[in-house]
This record gives sequence, structure tokens and C-alpha cells, in this order.
Amino acid sequence: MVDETAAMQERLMEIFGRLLATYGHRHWWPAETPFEVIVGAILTQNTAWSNVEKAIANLAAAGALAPAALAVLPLAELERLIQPSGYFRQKAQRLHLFNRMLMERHGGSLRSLFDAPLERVRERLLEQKGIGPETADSILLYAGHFPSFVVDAYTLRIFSRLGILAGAERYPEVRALFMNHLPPDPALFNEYHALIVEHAKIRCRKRQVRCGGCPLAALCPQRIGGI
DNA sequence: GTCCAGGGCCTAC
DNA sequence: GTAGGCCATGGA
Repeated sequence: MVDETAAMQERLMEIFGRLLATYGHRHWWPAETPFEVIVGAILTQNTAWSNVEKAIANLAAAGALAPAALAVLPLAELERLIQPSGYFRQKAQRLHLFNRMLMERHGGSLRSLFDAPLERVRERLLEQKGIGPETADSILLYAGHFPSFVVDAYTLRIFSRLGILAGAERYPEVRALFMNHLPPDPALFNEYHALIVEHAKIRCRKRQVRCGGCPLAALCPQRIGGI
């Protein structure tokens, strides 16, 4: 059991090393402030980041990228500003609900929201409508700098192909795999998730899979897409 | 025209 | 508890 754990730790760090050597530091999350990270995390749900950038730019131009300013923005106006990011009615509602919680329970202070142990803050976030596990972990890691590993569809896809996951695991199991085998280092978790996304975008998309020259090819038992 | 992207909620079996 | 539908835009 101990050896098994040590072996997995080594595998995960080996993969991380290869990804980092190939793609370099990703400098995530692309945002000016922690509040902007949260806004982006909600807006990017099932949405290409290029679309989110347009919505964020609109919000910035309207001076609405701060809790107090967002609080006085009419819902219809918020919908209009974030329209390019898609699902704009749902997302406007989610942003409003989150911001209301932040204003009413924490006086608009993220420092106050984050002033608790990791799992307690995570529960607070998951109580919010529209914030599921991936969004919560993104907020915890990239806005709160908590060592909370972010899992996404790419993570499951890539680590299944590497034979580390079976492919049927649920979010909590995948998160636990990384958190139980890596040191609780926010900088490491930050870079690891960002590298997984970068790798997926370039080589391991849903259909278009390019295994030739893949930095993980030597670790991959089944090369899909015929090299 | 079709597929998909840095998900999550709700409803029906 | 889980599969399926829904939400919406823009680039490939």
C-alpha cells in the first residue's frame, strides 16, 4: 500500500514534469484580481475562453468587476454585458446570486469568504446555485490559493488513456487521486491543471487526437488515433 | 452544416 | 443514482 502510493506519486510527478518541460509555465489564472477569477470561473462553464474574454472586457469597461459595483448593476444589464459568453441568462443569475452572498454574508470581502479551512470554504461555495465542484475548486485554487485540485473532462480523458483511471470515476474520486498523491502545494496544483488543459487543447481533444510527438506517449499504453 | 468548448441544474425513470 | 435535456455564443 505504501509502495503503491509512492509509485503513484512518482507517476503523477513524472507526468507533470513532462508537461511542464513541453508547454512551460502557463501563468494561470489569466485575471487581474481574485474577484475577476471568480467571474471568469462562472462564465467559462462549458464555454470557450475566447468567448469569456469578450464578456470580461465588457464588464471591465462597465466598471462592474468588483463586488460593490456588480451589486448595483441591473440583471438585464448584466445579461447584456456577458452575452458573448453564452448561457447568459443562467450565468447572469449565478453571478448575481454569488455576489449577493458575498455582499450580505461577507461585506463584499473575499478575504472574509476565504477565512476558513479549505473544505469549509468549499462547502460554502457548493451551496451556491450554479457553482459545482469544478467551479468551486477553480475558485478555491486560483482565487483563494487553497491547495484544491481542479478536475475537468480533460483530466478524466487524459488519465484514462494513460491507464491511471478507468474512465468511469466521478469527480470526487479523481480529485482524491491527485490530492492524496501530491503535496498540498497551490502552485503545483495551479500549474498541473493549467498544463492538463494546454495538453488537451493541443493533443487530446475529444475527436482530434494527435499522438505523434506527444510528451506523454512513452507513458501511454494505448496510442489512440494511430500515432 | 456540424461539433465543441476551462459545467451544472432539473426532471424522469 | 443516473441518463438525458436544457442552457447560448462563436470559432474550427
